[in-house]
Amino acid sequence: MSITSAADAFLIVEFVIGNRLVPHSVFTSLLVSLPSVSPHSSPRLRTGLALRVLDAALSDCVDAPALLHKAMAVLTDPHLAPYFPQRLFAPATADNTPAAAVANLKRLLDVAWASLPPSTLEIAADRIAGAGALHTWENADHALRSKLRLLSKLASTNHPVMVPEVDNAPQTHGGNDSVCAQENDKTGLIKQNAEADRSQEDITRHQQESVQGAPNAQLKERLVTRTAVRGKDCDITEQIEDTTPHVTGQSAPDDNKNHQVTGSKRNLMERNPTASTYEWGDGLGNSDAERSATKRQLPIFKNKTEPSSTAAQKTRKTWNEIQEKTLLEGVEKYGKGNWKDIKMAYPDVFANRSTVDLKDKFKNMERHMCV
DNA sequence: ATAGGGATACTA
DNA sequence: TAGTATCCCTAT
Repeated sequence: MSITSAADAFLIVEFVIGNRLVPHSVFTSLLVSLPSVSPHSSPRLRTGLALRVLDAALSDCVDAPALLHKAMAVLTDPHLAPYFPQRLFAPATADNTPAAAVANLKRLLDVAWASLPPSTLEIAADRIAGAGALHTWENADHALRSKLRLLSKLASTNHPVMVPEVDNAPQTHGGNDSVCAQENDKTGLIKQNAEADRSQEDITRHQQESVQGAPNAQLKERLVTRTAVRGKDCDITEQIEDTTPHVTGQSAPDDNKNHQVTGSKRNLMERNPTASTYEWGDGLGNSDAERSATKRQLPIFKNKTEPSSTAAQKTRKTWNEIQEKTLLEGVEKYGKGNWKDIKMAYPDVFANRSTVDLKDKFKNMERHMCV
């Protein structure tokens, strides 16, 4: 498969950087095989990069004093220090030996990894097939629901769309089925984003569990390293190479055993016996007999003609200065017309803006620039 | 996915 | 009410 889009590269890198079991050397190989991704485009990228470098430093030596020395060098690196969570700079414990300090640092590093925000891909997946699926369905228009149905069918070819069992999950449409959705129904993407934010902890936990439960054999697959060297100033590849020249060619750090959680974890691709399947059907011809015990019907689609939803949709979202400057920066970097790349490069800034919004706004800004 | 143009919300 | 910003639809 050929990856040429900067937006795709961003999604891949932003996802993989949070997978602690992917060796740092493999990660850097992946970076050079993809279009460059700016580390400034995502807090997850920045923090993930810093944590990876520290992880590599802590797995590189044998004796505690040397280990501590290397770790401190990474923590005080001006390129990386701003991106480390504050908890990593916690004061030493009463037992001030290097071994204790290293152990304490590793513990704090574990917490920092666990606190890494979910990736854009994971948030999107959660909205489609995870805990946010019901909310997504409730707020989707007809076109989006058609796409979701298609996604559901594709996914169910081999792996049914799975969502966790929820006590108050709707069993039927009508009645109190969408109480939760109605309570949250201030409508719109902003609301969805807030929902995603609230579920970040759960997603992060899920991510860590899946990472730590993944089979090592798959993760040790080596990627083909490209020899080409990029020249971009703020390229994430360059930052990694600058800060960790010693990690090239390393295999997976053995100290991962320090971070293993107890108990067996299920692979993401395995079926969860406690999960049930929600079907995005049209509510026609789905008798109870046709549905298995583990399948549930999502709320039926209703044409949203209520004045409230229409009014919310018509509420204009004024562009702020940050968004405008970021848009100009994006056009300068990715070129006019590459709205998808620009949006994906600045997911935080343009979270509530569509690619069409970017296009329209730039068209409007161009008018001012011409005057 | 993107461009173009019309519709609509908002402001002075 | 005209001008502008933003939204939305349609064609490519």
